[in-house]
Amino acid sequence: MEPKAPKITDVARLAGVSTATVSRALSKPETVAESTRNTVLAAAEKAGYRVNLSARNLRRQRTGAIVVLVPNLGNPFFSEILAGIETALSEVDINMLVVDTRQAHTKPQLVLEYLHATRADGIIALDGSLPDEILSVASSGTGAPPIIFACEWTPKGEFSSVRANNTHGAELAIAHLAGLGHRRIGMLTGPQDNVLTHTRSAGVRLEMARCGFALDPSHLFSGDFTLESGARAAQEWLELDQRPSALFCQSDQMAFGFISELARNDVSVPDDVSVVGFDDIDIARRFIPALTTVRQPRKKLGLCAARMLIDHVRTNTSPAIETTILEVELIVRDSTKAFAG
Amino acid sequence: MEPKAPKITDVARLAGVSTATVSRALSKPETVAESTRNTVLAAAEKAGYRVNLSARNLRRQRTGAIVVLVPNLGNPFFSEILAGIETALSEVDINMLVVDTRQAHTKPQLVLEYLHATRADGIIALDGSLPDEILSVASSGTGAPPIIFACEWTPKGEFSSVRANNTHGAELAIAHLAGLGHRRIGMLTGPQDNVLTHTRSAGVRLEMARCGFALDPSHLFSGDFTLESGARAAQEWLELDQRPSALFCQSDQMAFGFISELARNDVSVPDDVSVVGFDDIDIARRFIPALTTVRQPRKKLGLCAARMLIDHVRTNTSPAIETTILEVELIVRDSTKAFAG
DNA sequence: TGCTGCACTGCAATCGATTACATAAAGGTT
DNA sequence: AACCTTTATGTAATCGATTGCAGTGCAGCA
Repeated sequence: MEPKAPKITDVARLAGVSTATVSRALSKPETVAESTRNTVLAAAEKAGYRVNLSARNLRRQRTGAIVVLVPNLGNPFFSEILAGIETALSEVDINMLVVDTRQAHTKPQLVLEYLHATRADGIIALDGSLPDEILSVASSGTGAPPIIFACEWTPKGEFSSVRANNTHGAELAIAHLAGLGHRRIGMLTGPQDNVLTHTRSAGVRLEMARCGFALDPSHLFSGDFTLESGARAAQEWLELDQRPSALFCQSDQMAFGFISELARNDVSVPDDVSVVGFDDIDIARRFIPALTTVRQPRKKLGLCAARMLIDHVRTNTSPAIETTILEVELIVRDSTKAFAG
Repeated sequence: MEPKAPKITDVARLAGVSTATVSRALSKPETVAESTRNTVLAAAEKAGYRVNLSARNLRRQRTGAIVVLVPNLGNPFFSEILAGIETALSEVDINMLVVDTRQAHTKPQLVLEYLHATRADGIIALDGSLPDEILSVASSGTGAPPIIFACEWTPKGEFSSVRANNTHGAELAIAHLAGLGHRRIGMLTGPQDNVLTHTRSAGVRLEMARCGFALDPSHLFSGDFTLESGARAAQEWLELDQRPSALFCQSDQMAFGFISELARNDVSVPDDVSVVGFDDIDIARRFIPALTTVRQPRKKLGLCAARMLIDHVRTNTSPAIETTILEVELIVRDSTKAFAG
């Protein structure tokens, strides 16, 4: 026979006080006399008491959880961001609910469920391409919990966000290649409708213009941030008459796919073409060749987003829109080399 | 002024019925007359009603969430398993709480918080090395929710688990190398106290014995599944007088670290040494050389574990201990090659 | 007609903790 | 001594949904 979990009345009886005192001793210790507090704590300990969160949350009108909307949980890029979020949340005793939004585009109803104050106290979206119906609910401010975008964001509607300085990162990449003497520089982009694609492309154009280079349309490859799209770009690259001497890939994964497919065709990086990535995921420093790339502070992105959200939740302020931009850093490794042409 | 969320009494008033009927119409539709049901559903729709989960959970004495204990959220190996779990849970409307257990070893109290029925309806542990105090609470069956191990597991205490056939995987790897003519085969292990290390090592010994080979102690390298430990093993390997002609690495990450460090020292895989990994993470097929490895069905591991747990939660049976073992598959790529000695 | 059974629906208790308000005791002031 | 603060504790209402039990009405049957 399972002995049932002790509740606050059990502790109260054991300590010889009222439930109100027990509750206060546990959550606002300074409001109860020291001796009483000790008695209560001892009783709670003895009974093995744990507060029932459903009851507390019901009474306090909150859920004690925030949900994180992840575009694709299978993609390792997001795991470090999640780690950052989790770190921040565990400090303040808030749970992290993780939801994959892959189905959101076909079945928005599924995700809409979470956009409700009874479900979560706040939302962190790592997905900048949420369907409109979700965004409109989120921005309506009616009963929907505060939402913060991290890493990606959306131009539709006004939301707070934490981002890396994508434009500057792209500029650094191009400047690096230009500094190595490359003139014909190509680019492999992310999905067409993605904000990261746009801002990184903008950085590239800016820096190319500054250097006085033109971006040849035939040197522009279209990918989707995945390994395989990088490999496909390599196929296209191989068929070009006049190949660029360097390529900026908007994600490390694509850079790996690209380099790998070239290697299978006996084209060498960096001897035949220099490659710069974006993200600096773990494997970048151990790829062969080690990848020159733009480092995004992924963990910090998660941490910052979580901290901002916690502030909103705590103070219950209707979130003033704020945008935090974190700096990026060019990490030069072995996939780039002076143009020898 | 924020209009507050409609509650069940609002819907009841709107539909002209009692709250009991509303509740039933929504959660046990077959117990209310069709006409009433339609009225209620229409009213709920009109009011924009969503059930308050805290209230429901309090009354139903459950939490509607399961927690997943992840050894290290930053490690991409786990993301695919999480994706599998999430898929299974979203089908039955249970939330997934993700908790990183890195702190668990120094601060077990933090994780113990979750091992309580008011916190979660069940637990999936991806971490086989949880501290004893956590395990003893988990197995005591007193108020602790059911727990299932996925991928890793623990020999201490009796728990259900879903695993890959690690031993067989290791056997396949060795058999493959032996078939290529390799005789001096080395091994790079995971952490000494890890069950995966033990079972994979056991498989290696079995197959080596079957082939009549001996495992030279100097060909045994000790790692911890990370990239860098693979690189360290490469350093040791380079200093050997008599080097093995092939190496079985107990994780893909270590294989990458190993190969990468060798490459920096102008030692080629597979020309100078053949390497087999374990896991088949995404990048394996695009590493240079593409990695021969043992594929674990990671998504399926997550799915199976979640399904088992859901069963337990649903039926509320005290979980009969069951162990599910999923088959693995050897994926031959370019990092292994016939011995030319 | 009267009785039984079934299908619906409503009443009100209940889940467990929090907290506004009331009360009591102790200390301070004039 | 009378009165006011301050501090500590208790009483009881409250959060919102669920569900055991009881009641109502109607069909079927003798």
